[in-house]
Amino acid sequence: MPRRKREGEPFETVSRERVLRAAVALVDERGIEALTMRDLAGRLGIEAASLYNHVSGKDDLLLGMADLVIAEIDLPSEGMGWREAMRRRAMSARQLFARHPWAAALIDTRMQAQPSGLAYADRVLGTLLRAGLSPAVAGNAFLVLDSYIYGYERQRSILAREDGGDSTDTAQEVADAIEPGAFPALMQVAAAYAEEPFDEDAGFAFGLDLLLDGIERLLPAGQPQKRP
Amino acid sequence: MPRRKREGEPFETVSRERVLRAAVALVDERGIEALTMRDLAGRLGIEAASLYNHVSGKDDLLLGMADLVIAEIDLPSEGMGWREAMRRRAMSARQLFARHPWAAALIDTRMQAQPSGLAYADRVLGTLLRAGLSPAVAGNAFLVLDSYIYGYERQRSILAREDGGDSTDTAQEVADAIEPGAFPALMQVAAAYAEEPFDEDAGFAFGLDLLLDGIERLLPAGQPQKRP
DNA sequence: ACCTGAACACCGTTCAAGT
DNA sequence: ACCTGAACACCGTTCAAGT
Repeated sequence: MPRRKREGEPFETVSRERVLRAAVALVDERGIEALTMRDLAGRLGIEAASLYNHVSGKDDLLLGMADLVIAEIDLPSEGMGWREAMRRRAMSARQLFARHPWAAALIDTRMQAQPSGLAYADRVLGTLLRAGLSPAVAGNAFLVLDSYIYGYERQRSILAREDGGDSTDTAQEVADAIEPGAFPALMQVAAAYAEEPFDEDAGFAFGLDLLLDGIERLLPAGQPQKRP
Repeated sequence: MPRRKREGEPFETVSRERVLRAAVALVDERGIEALTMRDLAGRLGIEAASLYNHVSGKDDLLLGMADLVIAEIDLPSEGMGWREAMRRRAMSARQLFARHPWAAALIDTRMQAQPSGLAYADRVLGTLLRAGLSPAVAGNAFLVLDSYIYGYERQRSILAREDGGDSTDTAQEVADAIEPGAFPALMQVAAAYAEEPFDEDAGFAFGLDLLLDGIERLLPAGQPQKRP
């Protein structure tokens, strides 16, 4: 039987790239737990078994998806100052997480030796080396920055809501759920955020700038970088 | 048929607590992907279906496991200075990850309104409030610190090895795998770490102290805290 | 080279039936 | 109240057979 063609879609031959893109679209729409080989195959108009012509298994699929979205993060260009470059890629990563809420969890367990991930690491490290850091210190700075960038997203997403409510609603729910007097400090903080919403961007920038300040102090003297 | 009693084990009635402890032991030994309801039940001498008398499902099981290991993290005591308290809990968390390598991934997706998680948040926030931070700032500091602590573990574990090799082996493998000239900065950093191993503890402390320094600067004047 | 159909060895979960 | 046995609706993956 010939492949079923889905209406409106121009015919395209199935390829690894197209499998990965379909998987990303599926997970964007229905969440990571809805990703099954059968459903993914259905989207491509083939059977589940046929996917194994393009990916070696589900693990390879997830690896490929992680690498595909890493390519969406803006990489530092050569002309940019290192601090501006690091800030930009952090913001670009956060925009990526807004488009693909599942990406942070996938990337930081599966950033392995895939093409885009290697390019990402090379460009970030290159920027830090050119700024004057030693290779070992550049590696440490990279690890520390990415720990914070991906870690913040994961912590933030615990507090985020699936419904349309904002952070004041979450805070109010927490405050309501605590029996009076049990967790006074938590209650006090929840009450504060129920009144004035938590600014996620400012909260992120606070920690990021602290780390960037510290990295800047490691630079050899005579290479001052102005802060924005 | 009566419950089969495993040899050497004293008879204990199955309870939620015992289910959770058995799950932690199973995952410690065989990894998170080896956790199935059937195998877990087998360890307890019961059938898989019986687990549903103690947990509402696999999701509840994972939630309970996360909460159980959170309880292992040392909490700040009242007498301690805030900075020492934050440093201690960070180190305690890292020791937890050494005992339970799967814990970081579980905790930072599942720290929800469970008893130990609430107590953890309350004690950390209480310490920061007593140090003089406003509730909103204390919440932000908590989020930033935990982003880094859990994020670092996840990044670190990507680079870690399952076999007995150390970080110089990983670095050498990366260096060998890159085709010459393709990723010069990455190659340079890998070469540096192949020669001198990456110090994970010092690398962690670097970022942590930067964040603590920044939080300290937010404190009202006249409450100086000495650095260790 | 790529796809299908059917199967295999698993999963989590439900539920009537037992004690 | 807690457990069993059996079933259900799924999974990822394999493989001979087709084109």
